[in-house]
Amino acid sequence: MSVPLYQAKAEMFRTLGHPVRIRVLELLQAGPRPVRDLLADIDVEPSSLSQQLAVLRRAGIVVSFREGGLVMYALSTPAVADLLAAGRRILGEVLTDRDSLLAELKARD
Amino acid sequence: MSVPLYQAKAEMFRTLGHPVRIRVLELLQAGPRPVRDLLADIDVEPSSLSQQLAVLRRAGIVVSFREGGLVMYALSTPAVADLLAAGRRILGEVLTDRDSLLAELKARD
DNA sequence: AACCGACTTGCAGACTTCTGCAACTACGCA
DNA sequence: TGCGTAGTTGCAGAAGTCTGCAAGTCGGTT
Repeated sequence: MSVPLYQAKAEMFRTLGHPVRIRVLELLQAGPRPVRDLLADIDVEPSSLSQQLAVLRRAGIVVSFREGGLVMYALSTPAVADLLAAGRRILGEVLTDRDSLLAELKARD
Repeated sequence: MSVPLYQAKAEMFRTLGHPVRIRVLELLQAGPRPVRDLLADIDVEPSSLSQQLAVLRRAGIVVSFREGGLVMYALSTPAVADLLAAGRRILGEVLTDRDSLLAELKARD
């Protein structure tokens, strides 16, 4: 393989590593949405959203198509939702661990 | 929440977005390992590995402890393995889609 | 054909991340 | 106490990422 697998994996995770891109994916979990709707929900410059959508598109995580006068975006595979769910779970565990550590430290006075 | 949830998620994914960090996590899926072993498997400067381990540690994704004369690292939660598995699956689907697209393009001559 | 709304692209400046060298700390042992 | 192995930390230069303004493209409409 020209690009080692672990590098491809790293690139995929890095692709998800941006607040706007995460929000887009979360919104798209409910189904395809036009850019204008994403724009209404995300509070970011149109050009900036477009850049981030392009990053997701290049990575193959979302696909876009035209419908009526609008450009629609959709998750390229439902597996993306699983990834987000797994991320959510880890975040929950890590934050819980931190909180209990914090509580422990406080309890020690 | 002081830090919006989607930002915390983005940070977590970004933390995984580095080849060395991915390799470390994959090695740790098999159980705790001393730094020296990671170093033997990963081909990176010790200082650089240490930096990347620190990133993972700060994010709460791995934990470290001393055992004998060695510093050991371990996944902080087995859920990390699930996340890697989900990533692997998406990568598989995305690459397959690309390959079939590529094949299609070639078939068209 | 001219226009408009809906996006996308091209940048440049600001900012962040990565790498490797050098210096440093922490243990265990003679 | 003095050494050596095992890791970590401090940087600085190189490389990559992000943001928003300005300009451009693409389809519909009139």
